[in-house]
Amino acid sequence: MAKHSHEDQVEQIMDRLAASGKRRTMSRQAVIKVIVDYHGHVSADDIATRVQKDFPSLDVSTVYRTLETLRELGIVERVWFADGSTVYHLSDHKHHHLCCERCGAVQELPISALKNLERFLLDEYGFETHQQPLGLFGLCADCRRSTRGDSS
Amino acid sequence: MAKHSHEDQVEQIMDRLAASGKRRTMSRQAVIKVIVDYHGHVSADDIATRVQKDFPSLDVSTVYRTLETLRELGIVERVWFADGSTVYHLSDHKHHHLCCERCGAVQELPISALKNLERFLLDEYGFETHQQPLGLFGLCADCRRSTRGDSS
DNA sequence: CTGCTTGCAAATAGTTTGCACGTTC
DNA sequence: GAACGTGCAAACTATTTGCAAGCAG
Repeated sequence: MAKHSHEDQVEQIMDRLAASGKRRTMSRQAVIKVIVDYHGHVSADDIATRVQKDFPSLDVSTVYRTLETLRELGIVERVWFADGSTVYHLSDHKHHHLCCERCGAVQELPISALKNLERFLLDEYGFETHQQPLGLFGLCADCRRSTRGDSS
Repeated sequence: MAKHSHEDQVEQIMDRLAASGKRRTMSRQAVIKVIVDYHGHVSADDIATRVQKDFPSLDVSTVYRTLETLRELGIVERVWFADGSTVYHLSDHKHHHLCCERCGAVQELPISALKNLERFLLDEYGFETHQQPLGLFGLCADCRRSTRGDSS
């Protein structure tokens, strides 16, 4: 599978919108571009702020409506982190998040990384998780290192 | 460690409040009782609704202020589920939640159940999770059974 | 009596919606 | 031109805060 440029990816999503009978509008394109550029975990407000640099008149409500449309089409997903914040990301770029409480860095964790947990819950509890992306909080490698007095 | 009745537990928490220089009030006692009774995962609004059956004049703001006080003292914790809802529960009754998307049942999962995941993240990613309670969504054993056409 | 607590109302933040106007098909 | 999309203002939900009155210590 070839890696597409961000522009291609935006185009592709616009095509999917069109294919679903939705219209190609600048607002939507701008919102999609931000989501694609950010490569995951953007808040609605992040998007609005970012888009408004190019289109100052674009309203947050349009951002929310666009996100809702994209969500209906299964293109983006909404995720709630354990700290209460809400972020959006492309569905095909599904992953968990390791959020560092100290430096704020957000590291991605492939969904597959929690396969063992999934199996464990099924075996032990009969519970079948629908792996929605999680936001786990803690200390990243860097901060952990500097916490316990740096090494080599 | 003996298991205390709910009344005892409420009393004990009131004592901790008093010990911290906070005052013993009916409002607080009522809020605490609901949290203790629900045995975990109550929303602020649940608490308000419940408490108002006995004390109709008790305002939500008091519930929030009480929760904030209890949080400062480390008695309760606030948790955000992956579906965006916020719940509170006693700190000493820390656990993860397995929330069934179909029947709404919430099953508790001991924190220790995710020890393997914790170790995995540390080994593979150098990430040290601060195990805050998670709300995982999926299908509980019962609903899974009835979904795939019941067995023995 | 002193000051922590509370009720009430109003402020906030995040998200959704109604409506008239603008734009895409 | 018709229907969908957008800006703007206003509604909503969840939570927080200011203030005067209430109550615990």
